[in-house]
Amino acid sequence: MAVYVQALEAMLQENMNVVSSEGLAAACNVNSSQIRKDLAYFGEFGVRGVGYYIQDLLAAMREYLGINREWNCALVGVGNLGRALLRHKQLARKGFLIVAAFDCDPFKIGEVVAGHEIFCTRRLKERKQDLGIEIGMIATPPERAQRATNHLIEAGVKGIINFAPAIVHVPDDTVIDYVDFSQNLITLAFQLSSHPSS
Amino acid sequence: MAVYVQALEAMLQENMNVVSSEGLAAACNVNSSQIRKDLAYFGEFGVRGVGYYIQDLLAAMREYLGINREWNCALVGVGNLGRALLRHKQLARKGFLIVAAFDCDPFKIGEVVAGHEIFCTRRLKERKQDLGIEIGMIATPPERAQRATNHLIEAGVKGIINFAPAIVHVPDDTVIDYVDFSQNLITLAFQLSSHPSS
DNA sequence: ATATGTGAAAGTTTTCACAGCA
DNA sequence: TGCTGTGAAAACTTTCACATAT
Repeated sequence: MAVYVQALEAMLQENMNVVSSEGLAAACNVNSSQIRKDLAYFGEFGVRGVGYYIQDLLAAMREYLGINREWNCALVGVGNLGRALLRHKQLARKGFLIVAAFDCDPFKIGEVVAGHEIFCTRRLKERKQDLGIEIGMIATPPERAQRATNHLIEAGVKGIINFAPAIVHVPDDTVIDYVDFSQNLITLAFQLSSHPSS
Repeated sequence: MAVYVQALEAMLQENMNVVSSEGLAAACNVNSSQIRKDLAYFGEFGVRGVGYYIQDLLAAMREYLGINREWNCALVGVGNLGRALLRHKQLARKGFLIVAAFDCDPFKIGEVVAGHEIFCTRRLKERKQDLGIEIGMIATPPERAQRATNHLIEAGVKGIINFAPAIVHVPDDTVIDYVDFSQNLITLAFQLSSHPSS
């Protein structure tokens, strides 16, 4: 679903107005009836004989997905990946603002990266209140991922995205999502090994 | 499937020897018969009444997934994310070695990052031969992702992992895989918006 | 004419339940 | 007794095909 938003944004940038399910399907490499099913799910948005008005469709999808507003995020773990996230303009442009950075390394605490002072992870709770943090991003080494998660949970953060290659456990009322490069590379390696030609 | 490898590696680190489908299921947050089905797929590896021997299982899975060897990778796009990837030790530890870095910005060409000289993207083809590159990693801005892809394809790279938030098109004999942070954040935002409690 | 919305068919994945082996 | 391997059932997803609207 989020893929559609991406494709539609690209189309809008190229001054397109209307798109057919077939057109969007080609851009996303999926089947056209898939698209129609998905889009029909939140109201009859298409115009028969014409297609979908990109502007309206995007607005409806953004609302549906909960990205018609900004989300305040806290970064835990300011290594190379954490720094890359802090400097990543794409995230801010999409409404995901990193408003605080934390690390447990005493040498890093107090350092300023991309305009953000790094705080001790213990101060998460106090700063969560002040800054209205809703999402936590974990970019620690894998062995510290669970501890970072616990700090976030204790602070009352209900949504966590984990960039560390480790499975972490959270209570039922907390949402956890994973981004794991090595995982994706393994998938790729598998595909390359198994189907060498064709 | 790659998740199991991760969980099993963590267990091995904690000096475990044997694991039951139930135990692995708990660690991965999945159903136990799922695990049995998946593991049974490549031979009868479990011992009834006992469980699975982690060492043997890992070896079998690594072979099956094609990660019982090293893969040479080329990075295209040396921005913040690219730098983070170059310095990411986890990837090398898992056998994914970045052996060359490319960028089309004349100011970056010749610079050395984490022991790697940055080359002009045009020289991809020539260096692919020398270094035995099998996987391309795209970490350019989204609008340059397709061009980077084309360079890789022209050089004969058959496996690509795209970190840029853009859909790219490749011929049928080339495998493409996506890693998109904003996509994951959107998913998270959606889950947080729709199920605020429970 | 053209392209959506949708029921019904086909395909895939997940879960259950239990026979069979250590 | 304890845990795997697996057929059969249930749940879910994808695709097709066509009636329906502009």
